[in-house]
Amino acid sequence: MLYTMGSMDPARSRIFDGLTERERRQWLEAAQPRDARRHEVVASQGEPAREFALVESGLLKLLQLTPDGRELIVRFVRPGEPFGGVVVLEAAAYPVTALAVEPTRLLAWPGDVLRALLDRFPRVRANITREIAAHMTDALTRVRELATERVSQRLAHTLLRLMRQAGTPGRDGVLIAHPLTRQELADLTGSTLYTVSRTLSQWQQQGILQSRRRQLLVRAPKRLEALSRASEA
Amino acid sequence: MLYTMGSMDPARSRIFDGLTERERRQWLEAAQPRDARRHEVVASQGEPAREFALVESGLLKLLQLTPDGRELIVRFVRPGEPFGGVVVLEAAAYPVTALAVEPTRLLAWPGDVLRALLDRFPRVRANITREIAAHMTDALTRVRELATERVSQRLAHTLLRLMRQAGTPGRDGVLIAHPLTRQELADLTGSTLYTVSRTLSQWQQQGILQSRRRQLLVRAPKRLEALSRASEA
DNA sequence: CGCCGTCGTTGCGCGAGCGCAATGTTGTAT
DNA sequence: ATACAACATTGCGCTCGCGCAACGACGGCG
Repeated sequence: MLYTMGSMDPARSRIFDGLTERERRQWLEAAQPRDARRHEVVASQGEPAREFALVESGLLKLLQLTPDGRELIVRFVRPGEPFGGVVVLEAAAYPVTALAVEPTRLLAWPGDVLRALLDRFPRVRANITREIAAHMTDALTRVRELATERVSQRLAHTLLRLMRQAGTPGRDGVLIAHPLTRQELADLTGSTLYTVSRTLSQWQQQGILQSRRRQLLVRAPKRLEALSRASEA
Repeated sequence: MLYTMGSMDPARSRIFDGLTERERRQWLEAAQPRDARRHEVVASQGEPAREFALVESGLLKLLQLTPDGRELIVRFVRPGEPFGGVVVLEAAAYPVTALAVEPTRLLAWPGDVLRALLDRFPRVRANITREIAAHMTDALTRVRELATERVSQRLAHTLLRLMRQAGTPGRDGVLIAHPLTRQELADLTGSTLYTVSRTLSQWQQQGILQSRRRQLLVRAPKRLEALSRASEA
């Protein structure tokens, strides 16, 4: 089976909010297209950030890697979304490793090009700042969840987030059209594939959701929300 | 007993790196001094951010609060350090609650004043961005630690961070001159005061550190580092 | 000086969730 | 069509760390 996150006209990305069509074209012309194969590493945690990029089609996975090989998924980057914001402005190190989940087409701006463009288009700087603020809030929320919630609650929260970000509402529920293995859900919630599997099985029996291989259909979002609050399994 | 984090000439803050003395003075003159009492809430999670601030003296604690009353400490803000960076640029909501641990003197810039100043001093914008990048990296590191490490490892990491940030090296170890209760260490590591107390007792018996009430002396930083890597208690 | 509030320690029992192992299922390659 | 690889499920035992309870220690204040 073929999974695809589709593509998006990069000129429509939120980071270009407030720009005219001509201005958007200027940005796109300054960008270097880049294609990443499946499982290709696009950026490595700890390496100096040299470029800022936008996903045009495909899907990136941002990871925190542990010394002993475990990985934690920070977030996915979908078509139209930027990557490498803060970091390229300061030529600091990438805080994450970026991996292409499927064949992915990127638009990349080297650091100096980006800085020159941002001086001419302060609005884009503000848009990028907005993204960063959102990701910061998100990171802090996850820190809190990891520190204070049970696995089932964190899993519920994670599914709800995925629904919002990548959900397509259908007749009998919201479909999460996203190639997610149990292992990936575990890496998103800070758990193990066993516990995730058990929890999902339970929820399936209760009619809250239906899980095919690598696909999830949430039938009762409200019950999921309840589960994300209470600690009852 | 009186704890104090001392004070710092605000003009020496890292956010003014690259500015002349005159320029620094211009910033300070545009700021509104504000005094916060012990335990006073300086900013509330979820509220729209109206100002950017610098701690001149005292100490702030940034918290994520859970619906059921638990709290998680995001970080401390010491003299010379800024607070409210990302958020005020985008007039978004504070992602944390800020609480004065002790009587604290702040310098505050309202959002519009800040934006006007930043347009005249792009270097300060870059400096603030640098801070944000560091905090983002920090937040992601903590997410990873919470998801993959045992309590003892996280506690070791936390103590090492505190040593770097607020440690004063002495004859027989590094003193963490910071009013930290067991509960606060638990809120920093995502654990409980019981487990923290037990772990510290154990380390004290092993001669790794010495704990007085609300003060810690780390005698063997290297052994702490080893503990932060291995999962052995 | 003695009281009291805050903070710290430790014993004990219990439960969430980990992780191995064995087995089942589904899509893909030849 | 068949074989294989990747992914998913479930039983089972065990450990980490939680959380109550009881007690202890310290420091501030009248």
